[in-house]
Amino acid sequence: MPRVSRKQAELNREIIVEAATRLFRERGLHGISVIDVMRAAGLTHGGFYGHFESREALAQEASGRAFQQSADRWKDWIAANEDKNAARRALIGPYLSATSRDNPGDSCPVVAFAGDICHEAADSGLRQTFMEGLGSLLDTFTPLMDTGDDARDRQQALVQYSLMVGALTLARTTRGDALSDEILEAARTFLTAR
Amino acid sequence: MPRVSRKQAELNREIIVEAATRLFRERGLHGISVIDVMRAAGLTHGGFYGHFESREALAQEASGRAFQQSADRWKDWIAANEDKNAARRALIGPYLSATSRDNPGDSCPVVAFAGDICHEAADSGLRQTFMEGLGSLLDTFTPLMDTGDDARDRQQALVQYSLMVGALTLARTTRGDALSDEILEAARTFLTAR
DNA sequence: TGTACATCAGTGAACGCGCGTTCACTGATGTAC
DNA sequence: TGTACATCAGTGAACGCGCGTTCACTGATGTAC
Repeated sequence: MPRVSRKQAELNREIIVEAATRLFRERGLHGISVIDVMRAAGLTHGGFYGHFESREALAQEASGRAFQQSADRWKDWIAANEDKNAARRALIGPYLSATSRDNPGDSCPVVAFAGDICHEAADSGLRQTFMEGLGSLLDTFTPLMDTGDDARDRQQALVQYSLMVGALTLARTTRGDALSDEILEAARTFLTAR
Repeated sequence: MPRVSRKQAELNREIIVEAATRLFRERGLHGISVIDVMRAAGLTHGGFYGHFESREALAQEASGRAFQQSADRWKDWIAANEDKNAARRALIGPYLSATSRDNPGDSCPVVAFAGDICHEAADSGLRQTFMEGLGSLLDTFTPLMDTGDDARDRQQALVQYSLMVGALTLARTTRGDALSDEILEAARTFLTAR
């Protein structure tokens, strides 16, 4: 059914980006084809280049959106908790949950894309999008520390977030094994004990 | 020059595996082709299937070897330090160094492969190799903790190793930016302060 | 030890497949009057 | 508001390329005598 209305075309573009945002996180930046994305959006592949310059352009837009969604979600959690420490726990609990581990398509883009970004060129748009997104998440996370010293807050935030990323990553690689839950629990216990 | 001696053929196989062990860590489990590996070994691609069942079989052997090399190196470091804590520091220092970040081909296979392994099927040989290797590294690392309690040692080892993996991963994604060094230093400081 | 022949490690062309991308086409949408 | 025509969103076939894999071939190695 060719030639849909302009409003429908914009909606279709939106559906494509949303599908890509999920699929790229689930299967990696190279694990999904244009055909896969278009099929997931309920369309055929031919119309793709009417919406996007290239596959890479979609990957960049989709990963940028994933970061935006994560940052928004974090800010919501933080806003829902007046107390810094309560907010930090409210954020860490879901982050290091089995739900998060088992649903990468709806979870942290840093963990989802880190492995692929390591192989991207220094001037790659994907890499830049990633670094901006990571920076933004860290800037959101850091004020939740309460050492009373900005430099120490920053250092603590880097340590805690690195631990979160490492634990979620390792939990995903060992999914199905008892070790996976063990890792999540160890990290959660450590980070929420204080 | 066809038909080399059997000794040379075995040596060639060895060279291929060594090249693959480095290249797969540098560019990921899907980032390198059979032709790339053979070229790096100084051979042409046609002879590949005389040595290996498939590309996947090589990937499995090469990643298994990377884990073996890592475990051996850890054990050497540990053997060179009588004191548990000194050994732990001697291991963490190089692990979270700029050298380690900038040379993934000669560095931790867990960090190198984690992203790709997340997308492997549960019954994949690559995944099993990874999980065995990870388990082995953790079993080597855990005795370096000294809480005096086995369960606590285990939990602490999981936390520390997750942090190491997360920090090295994030440092690689931000390589070239000041944040990269900042992350490595924050994690190193935290882990070696005690 | 020397010779004649079989073996087989490595070569490079070729095959099949999937993927990113292009393009002629269709027919509903959008617009000019 | 209605009509005639231009536009253009989506379709599906097709192209080119890279990659995993196969295979006929070559000629040095290995072996039987």
